[in-house]
Amino acid sequence: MRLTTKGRYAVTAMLDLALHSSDQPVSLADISGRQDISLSYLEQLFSKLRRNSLVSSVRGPGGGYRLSRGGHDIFVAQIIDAVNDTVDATGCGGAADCQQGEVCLTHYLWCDLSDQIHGFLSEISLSSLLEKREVQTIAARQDARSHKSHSLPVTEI
Amino acid sequence: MRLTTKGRYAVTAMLDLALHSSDQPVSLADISGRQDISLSYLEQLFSKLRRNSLVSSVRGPGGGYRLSRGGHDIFVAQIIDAVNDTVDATGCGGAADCQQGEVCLTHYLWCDLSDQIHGFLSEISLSSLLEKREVQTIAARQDARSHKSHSLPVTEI
DNA sequence: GCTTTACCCGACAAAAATAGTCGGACTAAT
DNA sequence: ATTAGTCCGACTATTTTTGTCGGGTAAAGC
Repeated sequence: MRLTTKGRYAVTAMLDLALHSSDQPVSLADISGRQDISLSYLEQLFSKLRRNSLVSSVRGPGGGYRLSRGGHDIFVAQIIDAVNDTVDATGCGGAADCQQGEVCLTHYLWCDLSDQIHGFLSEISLSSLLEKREVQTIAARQDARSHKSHSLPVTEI
Repeated sequence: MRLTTKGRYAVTAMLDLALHSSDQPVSLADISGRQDISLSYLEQLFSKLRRNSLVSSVRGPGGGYRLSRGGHDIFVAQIIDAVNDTVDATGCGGAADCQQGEVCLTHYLWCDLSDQIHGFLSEISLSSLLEKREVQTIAARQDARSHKSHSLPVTEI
C-alpha cells in the first residue's frame, strides 16, 4: 500500500468525475482543465483505471469517461491500487524468502500495519466523500458559474 | 500524508528499536544488519527522527539510539511525518492560492481524506503493533538464537 | 465520404524523490 | 590513544513520477 501523488491525482480525478457525472460522459480535457493535471498524464491514469474496471470509456466526439458503477461502490483503496501497479509492498515478497526470525518479525508487523491502512481505505467510498455538507455548497456555486464555457447545451434528455 | 518506502523503512526501524530496547542503547549497525537497510540511509532517517524527538542518541562506544519515550506514546503517523519533510501534501498549499469553486472542491475532498488517513495512523502506537500475539512467539525464538553473534555480554546491570 | 473529437498506446525525456556512498568530523568509553 | 559509535554534508546512482510526442482507432456530424 503506497500513498503518493500519483494516487492523489487518481483519487482527485475520480472525485471530479463523480462530481460531474451525468448522461454525458466526461472528457479528460475537462478534468485536465478543472484539476490542472496534464492531459497525457490523465490518459495514463485512466488507462489503468479502465483496465481495473473502475471507469468505462466512450470514444468519438462527445465521448469521455463514466464511472463503471455507482460511487458508493467504488472505494479509495481500489483507485490507489489500480494506478500503483507495483503491488510488491513488503520487500520480502510476501513470505517467500524471509529468513526466519527477526527479519520476518518486523516485516510481519509492517504487513499488518499495511493491511490495516488498506482496510481503512477500503471502506471509504467516493460517495461518502461527496456526501459532506461542504460539497453541496461549493457544488451549487460551481453549477451557477458553469454555464459560460463548453458544455453542449444539454437538451434535458 | 504520504506513504512510501521511506516511511516504511522508518517504521520498520522504529519497530526494531522498540523490540530490542533495554538498558543498552541500540546501534544503527545492529538495526542495519537485522533489517537490511544501509547504515548511511539509517543515519539520515534517524537524524530526522531525533530532530523530531522520537528517539534520543548516545554517542561513543556502546552508544546508539533509544526511544525518547514509551512505545505506547509513539504513533505511526509521527514517524512518517518525521521522515517526510515535504509536508506540503495538498498541492494547493493549504487553502491560500486555490481559485474559488471547482478546483477547491476536490482539493477539499482530498484534504479531508488525507486527514482521515492521518487520524487513523495517529492512533496506532508502536506498542499496539508489538502487542500482537504472533510477536511474542517469534520474539522468543529470536532471543533463543541471539546469544551467538555480537552483544557485549550483558552483565545484567 | 471527410473531418473532427475524442480515446488509445507506446516510446521517449525531464524532473524529482529515493536509496545509498563517501569522507570526514565529533564524543565518550575502554 | 584507540575505538565504536553518532553526526553531517556533499555527492551519486537508481527509480519513480510527471509529462511530451507522434501516431493510431472509433464514432459523430457534416
